[in-house]
Amino acid sequence: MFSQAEENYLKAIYALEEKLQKNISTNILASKTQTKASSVTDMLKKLAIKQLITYKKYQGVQLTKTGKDAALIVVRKHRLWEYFLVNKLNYGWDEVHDIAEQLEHIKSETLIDRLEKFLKSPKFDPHGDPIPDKDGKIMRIKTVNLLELKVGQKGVLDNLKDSSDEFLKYLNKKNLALRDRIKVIDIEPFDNSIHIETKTHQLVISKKVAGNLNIKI
Amino acid sequence: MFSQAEENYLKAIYALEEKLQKNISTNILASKTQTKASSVTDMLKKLAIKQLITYKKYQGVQLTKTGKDAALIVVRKHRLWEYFLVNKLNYGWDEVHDIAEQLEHIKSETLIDRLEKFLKSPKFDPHGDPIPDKDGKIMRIKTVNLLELKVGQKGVLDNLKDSSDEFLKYLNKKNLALRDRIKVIDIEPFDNSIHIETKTHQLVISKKVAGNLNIKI
DNA sequence: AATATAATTTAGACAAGGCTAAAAATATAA
DNA sequence: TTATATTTTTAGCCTTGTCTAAATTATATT
Repeated sequence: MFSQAEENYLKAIYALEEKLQKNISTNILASKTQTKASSVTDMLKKLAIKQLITYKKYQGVQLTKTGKDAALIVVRKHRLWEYFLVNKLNYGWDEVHDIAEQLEHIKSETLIDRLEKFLKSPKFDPHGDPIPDKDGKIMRIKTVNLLELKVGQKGVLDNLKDSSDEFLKYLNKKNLALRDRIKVIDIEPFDNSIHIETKTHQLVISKKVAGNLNIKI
Repeated sequence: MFSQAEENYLKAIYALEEKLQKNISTNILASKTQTKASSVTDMLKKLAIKQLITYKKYQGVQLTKTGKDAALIVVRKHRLWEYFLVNKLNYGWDEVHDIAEQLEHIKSETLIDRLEKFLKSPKFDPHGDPIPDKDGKIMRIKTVNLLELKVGQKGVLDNLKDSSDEFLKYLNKKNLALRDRIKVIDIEPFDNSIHIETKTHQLVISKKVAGNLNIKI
């Protein structure tokens, strides 16, 4: 079907569209895919020929329906494999990204649906991100950013805006995990740092950290 | 470490060495890897530079210790993934080869050992072939070819010489599986076909088929 | 509006891994 | 032991996906 490189570009474009809600520029895509802008341009031409994206020179790029479907399949595979790695092989949530990055490209008509069944059709991956179903449908949960909470408000840590290994390791160190119940104790107006409380402890997090935490109220 | 292509060549050379017990020729390797002889020659040069094989022009090729170790890791990964696919995802033994062929190239320091642990350290894959341990050690079981049995002798179907999908499908159709207890009822001198009996039924198999069945007495 | 800066694309190159066709080496046979 | 056939290697080319450097287009600034 598609090459690994193609799948990686599709996935990257999809992720950026979700985040930025606009046409994706060559440069941003280059930094996301760890390549150079010129390489991106080359690939965009190929993807455009295959009707996976809409691409007009200098205008940035957008997934077509076909392209989005293809991207969602890759996302589905990635997240199901992450779930497998964490819940069956006992990896930490900060260790699975690179391996899932490889596993997501395994080609098979049937593998991923069998894997899903084996895992009992989980709806969310270890970072709280929704796992698209067979048809690319995603279960969206309404959450608010921790920054939006007022003093005294409570909620449950549902998912992360940034799931980089570094950030995950930070959360590990601070003993914060998905599903933790969080209460805002105080907000420091000077630097917007937030004093929070969980079942087990209290801590102060920076504005930057809080901005990465999405809360289900 | 090694590229997929390199790993595939190493595995192919290993398999052929096991089977033929001599230097492996360019042509044989080409047919095993589904490439052309000229491509094989190119790759052999690269593998020789990396000290994975001993290669003298026109003389065929042999794995070095390092090369054999590398090949055994690939075999280990292939067989553990096959075991996973059959025993966890409920694939048939005739459906897993192509997928395992991809999974065996996933790169990770820790993945395969965790997978092994998860699977409870199986010693044999779904085709009865031994799974090398972490250090490349293989458990060898003494078996004899079904052709060597005399009328009246009994044994257990332990492994297959040819594990191609076609042959596996044949065995499925004839209701023959690993661990089946087999008794030789009669041998037809005219064409060397063999009349056998299992727990559940009797059947006649050709010389060619019998030659692919290894029996533990 | 003209110009400086930033973003993007083009042109040309490279590495990996494959191919075909031709040349060279080895093996087989008369 | 030549002659023929087979096997292997070499030479040169192709595709994919990447890169650098240069050229082009868009954007920002004065």
